[in-house]
Formats: sequence, structure tokens, C-alpha cells
Amino acid sequence: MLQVSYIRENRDKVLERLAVRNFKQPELVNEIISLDEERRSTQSTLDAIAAQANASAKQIGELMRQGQKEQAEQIKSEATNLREQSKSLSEKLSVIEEQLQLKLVLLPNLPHTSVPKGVSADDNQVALEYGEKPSLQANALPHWELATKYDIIDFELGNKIAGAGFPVYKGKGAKLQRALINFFLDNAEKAGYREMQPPIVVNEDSGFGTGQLPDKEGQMYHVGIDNLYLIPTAEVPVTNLYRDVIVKEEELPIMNCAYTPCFRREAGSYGAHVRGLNRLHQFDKVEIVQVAHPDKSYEILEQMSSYVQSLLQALELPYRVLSLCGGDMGFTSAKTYDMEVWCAAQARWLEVSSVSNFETYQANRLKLRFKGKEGKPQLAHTLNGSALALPRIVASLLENNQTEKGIKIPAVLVPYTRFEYID
RNA sequence: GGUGAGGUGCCUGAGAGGCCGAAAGGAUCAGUUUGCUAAACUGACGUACGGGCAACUGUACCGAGGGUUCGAAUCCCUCCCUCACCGCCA
Repeated sequence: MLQVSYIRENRDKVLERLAVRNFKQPELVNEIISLDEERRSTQSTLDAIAAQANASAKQIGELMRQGQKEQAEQIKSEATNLREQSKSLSEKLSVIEEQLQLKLVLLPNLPHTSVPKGVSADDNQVALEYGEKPSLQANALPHWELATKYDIIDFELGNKIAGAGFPVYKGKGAKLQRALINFFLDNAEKAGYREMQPPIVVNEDSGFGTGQLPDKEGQMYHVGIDNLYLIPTAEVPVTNLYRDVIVKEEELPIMNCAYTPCFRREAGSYGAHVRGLNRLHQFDKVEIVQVAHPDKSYEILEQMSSYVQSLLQALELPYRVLSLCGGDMGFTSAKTYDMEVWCAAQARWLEVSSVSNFETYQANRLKLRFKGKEGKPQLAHTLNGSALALPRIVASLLENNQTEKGIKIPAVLVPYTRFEYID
């Protein structure tokens, strides 16, 4: 959520930045500004009346103590009148504030100046491409067939237990999952991240804090009876650790990581592009999250991007980095890099990570601030990235590394899997 | 699930209709003292939204929302949460 004061003072800039996103309702900005004006003037009036009412109440107390009952009674009626006025004004004020809030949450984050203008994924810029795409034999198989061939992932069984998009990993398939999780966590720790194990359900406040609510309500599984949401990413609980927190400036940057399962309803996505592991309702992911000083957040974004790339390099997967255009960026992000790995048999790039700087957008909702020795609390910047999401990594490992002898496990993973081939 | 206790500032904790944005202690920060450390002393020390160049100032906030009252941290109602014990259970 953007800060009203910022919008008020930088109207033209806000409009200009929103245009980079191809934002469809720029009129919201003016509506917000005029609601804010109304809010401020109402509050001024209310404050003045409340001040008067407080003064009268004090006076009454004073008079009562002195036993001047009659005079007290006189002021009482005045005070009652003032209270009534202030009551109706504060009702008006809360209506205005509610409307303001409703509109405010409809505004997405402002893209950073380095973000390319554009409307869709076609306008994303390829920032870099790394590694060589393997050339496969003519009889190469897509990962879902390899999964069946080696009996390591069972989609049918998952259908029976839960439904499409909930695969069962078996034998070496399950071990590969565990190996990847540990590999990612160990590396994150080496890079300075502190491992956390958060709840995988969150309450409404948390969903709101990171921006999933109200925007992506339908994308989350909701446990109605307890009003809890299954997390779509560890970003939600790990970032919300700092909701309503004022941290000390010298504690920045705060670096946390977490492995969690992630749950996404993915309503509306069906068809060939979502076959096999390409898109699941439940998947595993290690997430890295930072709380940063505003002066440092873009430097940190680059570091996080490099870190994610280092994982892909270690796994010997060809990848590319996209700098997302305004139109393709998430609602809450100011700048996002997507990392995509090459899946040789499908001959497609698949997104395995998304690294974003949210600047103060989440922090404003979370009321996540930092404070130096001097001065007022200031909103921090939040960043996060997948490091990494498993299914598509597995898909590309299977497809790219298929050999006569079986699926070759990358050298860095062998100490974790304790086998060199899936065969 | 049952019963009981309770939610006050960074923490502990007092306050039980007006003198309370809130005692006291601790923590933290600044200063004095000090060979260093420690201690002692002095002072500062919540957040948000307004107004003001600023000093400063108004309002709101004692879990949340309502109510009573001229006036509520304090009384009443509803909800949420936490803790303890019992039951059930990994």
C-alpha cells in the first residue's frame, strides 16, 4: 500500500509511474487525494470540537469539587451538545477513512525507474542468459513420462488422494525432494540467512500484510472453520514476523529463510502448459526474505538475484534472468527479476524463482519500521525471492539430464541424495 | 472440549470514574564521575493523524468493537487472544 502523504505530495509522479504498469484506473489517484483532503479537514474540525469538550469536562470536574453545582449543570448541557457533534463527526470520519482505505488497496506499487514499460510477459527484458541448452536425443521424454518410467513421481496416485496438482513423490523421487530442500537451506545459511520454520497457515491480518489479501483472495486455500489461509509462499509468514515491529536501524538488513510447502489454488489454469510438475497446487520451496534499509534495498536485490543464480549454476541448469516489465510485475512489487530454467524436452523456459523489492509497499501495510538513534521511525523495505521452488527444478533436472543410464544427479547434490543416478 | 485467571508503554508492574499518556523499577540513549571495567548521580526516553518554518501544539490510542457518563485504562455488554489446571492426543 502506498502512503497517502506520498501520493498527495507526488501526484504527477505517481501517475507517471503507474503508467509504466499500464495501470487501468489512474482516476483512483485523484479520488484518493480528494478523500484525503476531506479526511484532513474533517479531522481538524473534530479535533477542535473534542478539545472544547475535553476542556468543558475538566471545568465541570473543577466546579463540582468546589461545590458550584449550578454552574456545573449549565456547562453540562453545553458539553453534551459538543459530544454529540463530535460523535457524528467521528462517524463521518471513519466512513471517509474506510473509503480511503478501500481505494488505497486498489493501487499497486510504483515500479522503480529501471523497470521497462510494458503490458505483458512479451515485454519482459532478458537481462542475461547463462549455460548451454543440452541437445537431447530424438527419443527424449518430457519429465512426466520420465517420472513414470522411473516410478519416482505418481500423479495418478495424487489424484486419488487429493486431486490434480498434488503429486506423490516416491522412492528416489522423494529423496530428491529432500536433497534439494537441504541443499537450498544449507546454501542459504552459508549466504547469511537465518533458517526459520513458520506456520503454514496464516490469519487474515497476515494475508493482508504482505498483500495477498484482498487482491488474491481466490488464489489461496481457505480453512473456513478457523478462518485461516494455507500459505501460497513462505513470504507470507516470514515477512509477517515483522508486522507491527519497529526494529533498530543497526539490525538491518534482517535476513531470513524458510522451507515450507506452498499451496495455490491456481484457479483458471488448465491445459498442456500445466502438465506434470509445471504447475501444482502444492509444492515445496525455500524462500529468502530480507528487511532492508531503503538506501540499500536495490543493492540487496542484485545480491539476491546473484545468489539465486549461484544455485542454478551449481545445479548446472541453463537459465535466463528476466527483468519484468511494469505490466507483468506483481501488484506489490517495485522491481522483479524472474529466473527461468530451460526444460530441454519441453523446449520451454520455466520460472523457478522470482526476486522482488517491495520497497515500502508491504512495510506500510505491515507497519514495519526501523528507527535510528535519532529521528522518527521510518518504513523499512522488504524483499524476497524463491531460492528455490522445487517442482520445475526437478522437471528440468529430469529432462536435461536424461541419459542411457538414467537421470544423472548434479555433482553438488550427490552428497545429499547419496545416489548418482535415478534408474 | 471443560474450568479458572488475565490482557496497561521495549520489559516487569501499579492504577479501580476527573489531579492519568499513565507511578515505580528494569532496559536503552546522552551527560557527569572514572586509569579501564563496574557502580553512582543527572537528564532523555511510545505511536499515529492534524496545525506550525520552528520552538511547540491539538486529537486519538491502556487487546478489539460498542454502551453508560459532562468526563472511562478504571463501570457495563460483545468479541478476540494469552496463560494455568483437567480431559483428549501427536
